[in-house]
Amino acid sequence: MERSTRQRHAIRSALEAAGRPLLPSEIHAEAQREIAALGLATVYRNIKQLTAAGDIRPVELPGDPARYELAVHKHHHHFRCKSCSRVFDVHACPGNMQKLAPPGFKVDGHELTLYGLCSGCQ
Amino acid sequence: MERSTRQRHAIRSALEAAGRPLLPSEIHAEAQREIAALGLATVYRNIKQLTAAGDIRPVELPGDPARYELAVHKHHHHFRCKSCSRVFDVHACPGNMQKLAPPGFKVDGHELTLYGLCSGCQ
DNA sequence: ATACTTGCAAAACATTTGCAGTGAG
DNA sequence: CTCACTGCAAATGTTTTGCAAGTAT
Repeated sequence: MERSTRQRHAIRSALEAAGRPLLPSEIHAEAQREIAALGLATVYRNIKQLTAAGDIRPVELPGDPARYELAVHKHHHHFRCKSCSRVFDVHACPGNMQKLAPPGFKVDGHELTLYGLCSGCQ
Repeated sequence: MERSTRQRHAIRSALEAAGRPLLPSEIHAEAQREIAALGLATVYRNIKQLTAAGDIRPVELPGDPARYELAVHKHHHHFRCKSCSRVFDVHACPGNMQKLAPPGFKVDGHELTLYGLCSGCQ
């Protein structure tokens, strides 16, 4: 069973306060302002548990370690601006991808990232 | 200046023979069939150099370490088997993505990854 | 010869796990 | 009272780096 601990609350609060994807080390630093003795291993364990529970979601940018954010949105994709490097949510989805796979392959999920210029960088 | 060594040749050959993105450890194992004493550090050093030279390209999938493939291939996507974790090239492409982006955004590239079961793992 | 390369081992990182003690239900 | 949770340290797993020896040009 899942318990409600001070540590877990501090970690969730850190993500809520940030409003942007945070690195595990950033979550750790932020949550330590609430609980000084908080261990980094506990942050990782909670990230894993919260992710499994669907409360938070990993945001993986090529080259960097995974960041985490609250799972506020439903299925969506990402648009990364080549100029400002910011990542935006794209709520459209091309739909079924089965026809793209080689014969004999079964598709049951997909991930799409668009690259280009955002409206502010045109 | 860039030299042509046996090691570099073996590494490039491994990627040519595979025809799919390989992990550094897979490149190492394959290239060792040609040069038994090949060190893993040498594989990493060559990957870095070949990437900088534009000969190979990294394929970064969420959750696991970067794979590498020859940069010769034209535009394509990837399929990752949830069972055996291998990654395959998908030469089909859904095409124009502009309509998915928010108004005011200009799309000039995209990356797509499919997840599911490969023919061997059904 | 020169200086880029290599193999090995150790280092640098990010993440996970073992364990004994702690605390929520 | 129980057993999930925690902190700490040690263990993993991946990629990088220091160094002395090797080798392509």
